Order: sequence, then C-alpha cells, then structure tokens
Amino acid sequence: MPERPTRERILDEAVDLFGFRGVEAVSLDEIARAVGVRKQSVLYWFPSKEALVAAVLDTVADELIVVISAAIRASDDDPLVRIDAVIRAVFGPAVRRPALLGLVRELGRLDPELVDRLRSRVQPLVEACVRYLEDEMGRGRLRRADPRLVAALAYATVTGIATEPEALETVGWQRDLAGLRRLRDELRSFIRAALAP
Amino acid sequence: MPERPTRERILDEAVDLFGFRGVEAVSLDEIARAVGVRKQSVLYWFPSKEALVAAVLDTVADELIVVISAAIRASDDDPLVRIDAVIRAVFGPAVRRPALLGLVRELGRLDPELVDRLRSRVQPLVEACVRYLEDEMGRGRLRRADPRLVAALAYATVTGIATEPEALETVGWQRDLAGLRRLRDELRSFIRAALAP
DNA sequence: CAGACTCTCTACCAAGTGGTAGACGACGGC
DNA sequence: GCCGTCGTCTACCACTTGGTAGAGAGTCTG
Repeated sequence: MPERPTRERILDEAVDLFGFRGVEAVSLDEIARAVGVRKQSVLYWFPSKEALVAAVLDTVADELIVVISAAIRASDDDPLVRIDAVIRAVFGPAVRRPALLGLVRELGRLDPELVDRLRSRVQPLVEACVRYLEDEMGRGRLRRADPRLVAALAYATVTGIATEPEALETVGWQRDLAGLRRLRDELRSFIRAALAP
Repeated sequence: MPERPTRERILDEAVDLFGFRGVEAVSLDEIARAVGVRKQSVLYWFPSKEALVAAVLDTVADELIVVISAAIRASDDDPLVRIDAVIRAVFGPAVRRPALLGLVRELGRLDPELVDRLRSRVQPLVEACVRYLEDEMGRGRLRRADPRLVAALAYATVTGIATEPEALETVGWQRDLAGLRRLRDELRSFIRAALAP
C-alpha cells in the first residue's frame, strides 16, 4: 500500500504534539510511538530534536505564508472587504488545525535563531499589510489610525487566543471551533467599525 | 539579618523562571539554585512541583485581582476614562514584571484543575466588566457592541503580547517595556475610538 | 538541660531524556 | 549472486528529572 512516507507522518504528529503540549514536554519517543515507529527512526530523519522543531516551523510557515499572501493579493478593491479576507485567512489554518495555535505559543521559548528565521519570513507579509493600510488611510478610504497598531492588534489577538483558548470560556463562549469562529467574526466587524472612514 | 523567608524567595524565583522559560522547562533544582538552597528544601516547602505551580498561580492571581478590581471600582464616571483605567491596570503588573506575561502563556498547558481554579477566580471580574459595558451601552454612553467581544479582545491582546513579545518587533516596535507601553497606549486610544458613542 | 519542632541538608532511586553505535532485513543495479 | 544504500531496529550511554528517607543543625519551650 502507498502509505505516506515516514518523514511526513513524523512532521504531522510533531505539529499536533508540540502544539497541544509544548515542545519541551513532548519527547522524541512519544512522537515515535504516535507514528508507530521507534525513536531512533525519528532521529534518522531529523538528526536532533531541534532539527525536528525547525522542520516543523518551516512547514507551518510555508502553509501560513501561502494562505495569507493569497488573501492579501485578493482582487476586491474595497479595503474593508480586503481586510476581512486577510483576517479570515489568518484564522483559517487555525480553525482547521487548532494545534497550529498552540505552536505559536511556543515561539517565545524556542531557540532565538529558529524564531528569527521564522520572523524574517513573516515580516515582509506584515510590512505589506502595514503599507497597504497606510496607503488606504492616505487616500481616505480608511479611518486614520496607526497601521502598525492594527497589525499588532490582529497579531496579538490571534496569538492570544492561541495562548489561552480558556479565555473564550472566561468571557462566556465555548472554547471549541464554534467559539473560535465566533471570535473571528466579531473581530472582523469590530475592526470594520474601528477602521471605517 | 531579617532575610526574607525561604518560601517567599522560592515563590519569587519560580514566578520569573516559570514565566520566562516555561514550567516544564524549569527543574526544581534550578529554582533551588536560584534561591541559593538545595532542591530538597524546595520540596519541603512545596510537597511537589505541581503544588509549587499552584502556589505561584495563586499569588499571581491575588495580585492581579487586587489591582484590577481596584481599577474597576475607580470613581470616575466617564466610561471611557474608566475603561482606560482598567486597561492600564491590566497592563500594569505586566509592565512592572514581564515574567507575569510569560506565566499566562503557560496556562493552556497546565493541569486543567489548576487553570479552572484560577479562572473561577478571575471570571467574576470579567463578568463585572461585561455587565458594566452592557449597562453603559444601554444608556447610550458607549457605542453598541458585543461587550463579551470587547472583553475577549482585551484579554487576547494582553495574552497575545505575552505569548510572543517578538510580535512587537515584527510590527516594527521595540519589544522592551517602551514597546509594551506604547502598545498599551495605542490600544487605549483604539478602543476609545471603537467604543465612543 | 531535655525534648520537640523547624528547616536544610546528604544520599539515593526509578524513570525518562536526547543521542550514539551498529546490526539487520529489504531492495535495486550491476 | 553480490554489493551498497535505505530505513528501521535493538542495545546502550550519560545525564537529568521529580521524589523519598532520614540525618543533623538550630531554635524554642518546658
């Protein structure tokens, strides 16, 4: 049978385990067991745990960058619609795969070199968003505000919900996908209201 | 000399170490060394690592609850000023002690029982804020919006910045206290703009 | 002083960690 | 049939982890 290659399956399980439980808390052995293989096979594909973490970050970043930059290039001219699309794009992968949110929460603790590489890949996207916001504000199609703040807020909101999905419960929502979607939708209309000219 | 009691010093170091590096990543031995004592003395004061974590959460919650509920009871009548005070209060402890932000990031991974207890202590505060927002909105002194969303956004923003202070750099700000303060101030005016009637 | 209590210590343990060395079978090209 | 490469395995290592047992020093109370 054409089973998926071991390397891919390891990456797959690693995303979930690292995301839900934390990199430090998950051992190579546990990942191996989840894949149905021995720890030493994991070390065959990834020479060290750190290499595995790096590979996980890379794959995740690839996906995120593709999805989000596609949304940025979306053709609709109305800036509010466009912002909406980006927010949906940012939440999209997280809604489909909650472990990704948990992974974000690991960033602050990982080897700074790894995080730097990841950030240098994401930064151009953020800059593009900021420039776009500035542009539309200059043309009066969005209310004047610090575009970097808007970016920081969106960034922080997503990672914040990532950090503590319990926050959803605390404010009286379910912490499952429905709660996440609801937050996303409310956030969209909130930003709309704040940025509408 | 009236040195601070060992128990307190352990709690103190634990807040910083757990916050900056993560509960799982910090060993009892490391905490003990930071205090200048042997691991077994730590285990004398806290019968297990989990008990230490619980105690840390309790002390932190105590401080937060005091500071925030004081801000909620602030006397100023203008809702915007009042909201401002609460935001400042939420950011206050974090600005003074960045490790607290890191601790928030641990919540999602800790024993659910611990987190539940913490949440049940914070929830009344959140509920009070929500009721207050609803009330002022009903009286037309704040723009109509879902008060739970406002609470969730504020909550998420703080924990988001906690999760990844690097986000500050990504959007072009310093990640130090100045950056944090700036984010706080911008957030205040942003919420003001969004909620002003 | 005697005895209890408080606090920190040394010594130890079983379990688990990331990682190395190398054997073993399967497979393809020659 | 033979050889090398690939992928997984068993066996092992040095080290760290959270936790136990109990000794012993210091102090307070009688």
